Amino acid sequence: MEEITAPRGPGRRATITDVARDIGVSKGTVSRALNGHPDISDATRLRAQKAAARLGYRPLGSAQAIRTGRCRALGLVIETGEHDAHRPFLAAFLAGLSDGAALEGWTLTVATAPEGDTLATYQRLIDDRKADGFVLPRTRLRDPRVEMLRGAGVPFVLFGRHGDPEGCAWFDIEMEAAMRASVARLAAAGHRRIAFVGGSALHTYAQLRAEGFRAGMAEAGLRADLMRFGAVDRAGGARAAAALLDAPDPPSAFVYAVDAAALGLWQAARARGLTVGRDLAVIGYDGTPEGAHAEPPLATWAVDTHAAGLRLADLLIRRIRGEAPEALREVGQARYLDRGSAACAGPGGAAPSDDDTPMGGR
Amino acid sequence: MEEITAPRGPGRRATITDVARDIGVSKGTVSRALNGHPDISDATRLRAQKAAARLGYRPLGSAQAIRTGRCRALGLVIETGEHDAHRPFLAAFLAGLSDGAALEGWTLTVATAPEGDTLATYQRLIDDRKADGFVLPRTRLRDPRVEMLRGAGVPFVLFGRHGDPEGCAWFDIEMEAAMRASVARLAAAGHRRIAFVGGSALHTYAQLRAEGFRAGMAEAGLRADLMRFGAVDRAGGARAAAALLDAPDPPSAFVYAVDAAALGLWQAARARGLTVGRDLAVIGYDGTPEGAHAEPPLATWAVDTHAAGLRLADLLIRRIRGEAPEALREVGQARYLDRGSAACAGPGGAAPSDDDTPMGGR
DNA sequence: GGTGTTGCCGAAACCGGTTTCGGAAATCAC
DNA sequence: GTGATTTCCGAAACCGGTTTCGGCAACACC
Repeated sequence: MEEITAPRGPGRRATITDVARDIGVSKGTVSRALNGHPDISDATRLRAQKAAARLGYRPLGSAQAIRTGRCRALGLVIETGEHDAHRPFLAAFLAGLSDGAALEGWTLTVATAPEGDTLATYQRLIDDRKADGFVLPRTRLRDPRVEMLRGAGVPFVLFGRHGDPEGCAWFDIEMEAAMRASVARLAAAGHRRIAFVGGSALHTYAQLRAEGFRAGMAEAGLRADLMRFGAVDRAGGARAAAALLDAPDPPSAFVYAVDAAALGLWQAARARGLTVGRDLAVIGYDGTPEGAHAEPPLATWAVDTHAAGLRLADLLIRRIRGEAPEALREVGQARYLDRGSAACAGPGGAAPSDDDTPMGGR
Repeated sequence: MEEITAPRGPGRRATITDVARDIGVSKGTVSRALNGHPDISDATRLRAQKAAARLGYRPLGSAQAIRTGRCRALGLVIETGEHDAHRPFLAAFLAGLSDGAALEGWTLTVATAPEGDTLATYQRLIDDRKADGFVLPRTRLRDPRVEMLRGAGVPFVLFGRHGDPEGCAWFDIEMEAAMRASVARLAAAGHRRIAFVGGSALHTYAQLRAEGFRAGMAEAGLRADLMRFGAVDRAGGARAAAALLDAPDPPSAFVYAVDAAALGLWQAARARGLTVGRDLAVIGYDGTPEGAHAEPPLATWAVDTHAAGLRLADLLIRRIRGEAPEALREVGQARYLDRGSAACAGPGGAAPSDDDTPMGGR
C-alpha cells in the first residue's frame, strides 16, 4: 500500500497568503481585491492582480466552496435507458458544455441515473456540492426536475422549453419553423398526402414538432389527418409507417420528428415493394450520422449540438451568478440537409427544388 | 439580479459539529471515528456512526478536500475529433463509470479536449482538484498521458493495456482471443483467403487485434498476407475492402477490427456486384448497434462497456486509496454475436456453425 | 480647528472538516 | 502500591480561502 500524494515540494501551488505576503497586504485584502469588492483602491487591486498572475495563483475551488457554497462546476444528469435517445449527440453535446464551462474556468460534473429515478441523483450532487447548477436535457412538458430544482432554489437551464416558463432559463432550437419548412418543401414538390410521425408524447420537443407540422399543413392548405406518435427508434418508426401505408388513401410523403425513427421507413417501404426517394419522400429531424448512410440518404435538419452546449454553459453560469431567468432565453436554428430521400415528386408532379440553404445564421 | 442561495433554514445540512454535540464528544473525535482511525474505542465509534446516520450527516467533500487534497471525484477527459470513435459507447461507458463511482459516494468530472492537446486539460483538473485520478480511454502504445500522470504521481487506470506496464493499472477486454476465434470460425466454414482490416496504428487495441488475427491464421494453417490498417470509419473500411477485393487472389472472408469500418464492406461489395453474407463473409468487433441494422446484419463481438466502466471506477478508486497498480489489472471477455454476415461458406464448402455462445464469463 | 464622512485596509472570525499534540484515565508490570 | 504503558479523547492548530468588523487617515464641512 504505497501512499500517493500530490507533489508538495517548493514548487507547490501558490496560495492567497503567498500573494498577500508578496505585496505586503493581508490575505483578506487580496481576496477582496481579486473578487472585485468596491472597498479596495485601484492601485492595490492592480498590484494584487499582477502578483497573482506572476505567482500563478489560482484560488482553490474547494477552499472557496466551503465558504461560498459554489464549486464552479456545472451539473449534467444523463438518464439511461432512454432507448439511447441522445446517444448520437452526446459526445458533441458534452464537448460543448465542457468547452463553455472551461471558458470561465468551470468544470462539468456528470452523473447518470435510471430513467424514473433522477431526482435523487440531483439531490446527491446538490448535497455534495458537486454542482452549482444543472443543465436539463430532454425537457418534458411537465418536468419533475424543474419543479424540484425550482423549489430548492437551485439554478438550472433547460435544453428545450417548458410548459410553465416561470423561473426557467433555456436554450432551444426553433424546430417549429423547421417542421413547417419540411411540409412546405414536400407540398411544393407536389405531395398532397403528407404524414407525420412524432416522438415521445411526454417531451416538449415532440409537441413543438407536431405543432410545426400542423402549421405547415395549414399553410399549404392540406389536412393534417395522417399523424402517429410515440416513434423514437427504428422499430417504432417502421411500425408507424406500416400502419400509415396500409391505410386507405396512404401518404406519398413523410415528415418524421426523429431521424432514428425515420430510418424505419426504409424497412416498411421495402416490405411493400416501395422505394424511398422514388415512391416515397421523407424528411427527418436531428441530423444523426446514420441518416447519411441510408440509401438514399435521409434529408433532415441538423442541430449543432456542440454550439448548443456552449450556449447552455454560458446561460447556466450567468444564471448561477444571479441574472434573472427571463433574460436567459435563447433559440438557435436548425440547418436543412437536402438529401436523396426528399428528392421525389408527388402526384402533383412539380420537381423538387434542390438547394441546401441554411435556415438563419449561427 | 436576484441572488440565489442554498436553503439555509433549520433544515440545513448536518455538520460534523452537530454530530459531535449530539453524542457529547469533540469534532476531532467524530472525524477520527468515522474515518477508521485506530485510536478510537469501538463504543465511541459506534455511537458516532449511529448519530451520523440518524442526523443524515455526510462530510462535505470540498471541506475535506482542502485538508486531504482528495475530492472524491474520478476524472475523464474525452478527446474530441477522434472520428467519433467512441461515440456509440460513450453513453453506456459514462453510465458505468458514474454508477461505479456512486457506489462509493464518488462523482465523475468530465472534460473534453482537442485531440493533440489533452495534457493541459489533465493539468487543469489536477490543479483545480477536480479529480483525484483519471480513467484513460483509448490507450496508445506510447501514451503521453501515462508518462505525464506517472511523472506527476497522479493515480490513473487504463481502459486498454500499455506498452510499458510500469506503474499502470488497467482494465481491458481480451480481444486477441476474440480475433483468433473469428478466424477459426471463418476457416471452419471453409474460407482459405481471409483478410484483416485493422484500426489506428497508434492505439494498443489495433495492435492486439492484429496479433490475434495473425495467431488465428497461424493456428488455422493459413497465411496472413491480406492485411490493411488505418480503417476506423465506414469510408476507410470501404477503401481497404476495395483494395483487397481488387487484388489478385482476393479474400472470400474479412475480419475487421472495428465495426464502423466493417460497414464499409457493404459499399465496396455492392460496387463489385458482390453480396455480403452470400459471396463474402465478415466478422467485426465492437458490437455497435448500427451493425444490427445492416443487411445482412454484421456478426461481431460485443463489449459490455457499462460493465467496463463499473470495473474501471472500482479499480481507480482502489488505486487512489493506495493499492499497488500491479494488483489492479483485469481483463474481461467479449461476447460473440452470430449474425448473417458470417453465415456464408467459403470455397472449402463447410456449413457455418450457428451457435451464439458467450465467450467466458463476465 | 473640531467633527462628521468617506475610502481603504488589517485583524480576526468563520466555513467544515482533518491532524497534531498532549494529557487524563485505565491497564499492566513487578 | 508504585511506576510505566496503553488507550482514548479533547484542545487547538491547520487547510485556503471569504467575510465581518472596526479603526486609521484623509477629506469635506461649518
